Amino acid sequence: MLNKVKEFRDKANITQEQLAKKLRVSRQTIISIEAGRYNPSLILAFKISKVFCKQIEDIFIFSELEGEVKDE
Amino acid sequence: MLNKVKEFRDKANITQEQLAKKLRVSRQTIISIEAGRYNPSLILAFKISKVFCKQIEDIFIFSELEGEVKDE
DNA sequence: ATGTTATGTAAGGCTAACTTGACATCGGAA
DNA sequence: TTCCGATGTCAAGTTAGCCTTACATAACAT
Repeated sequence: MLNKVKEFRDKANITQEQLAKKLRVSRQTIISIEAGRYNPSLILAFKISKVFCKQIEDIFIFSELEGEVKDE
Repeated sequence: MLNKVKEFRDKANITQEQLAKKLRVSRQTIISIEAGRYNPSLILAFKISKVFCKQIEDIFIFSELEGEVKDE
């Protein structure tokens, strides 16, 4: 799952540490998410989208590759 | 985090097992999410929203209680 | 009465999503 | 040059989101 966290963080002109504080998570978590090492929990995704005043779908890009929905 | 999975599943008139199959998860996972025992991963939340043709925000209700964003 | 379908609970195991702490690098300011 | 702020890596630990298996119950049809 791709995400635009770093992009929006840069636009907001805040550091990883400042963002971590806002979200009440560790800086490591921000680094790992920005680097795409793992995906945030749904709750954290909500908080991130709130910080940047966006929809979750605007920040996190669900690729069709990572699990198609069975049509049946 | 509250969710409307059961509500939308009932509207779609499908069983837990059918939904599980579509999402490629176990029935237990559906039960636990509907019962609110835990939140889905972000990826699963995306898949669920896709099945019901909704936005994540339409199905999962982020309560202010579960972690406010620090304004500073 | 018996079987089937849908839902639910319980227990145990695995991995992903977090944490903390220690240390490395690189660019810009004093 | 030295220092400091911002970013990043590595390692080791905890917890939450999944899994499978097995069993319970209630509704409903045969």
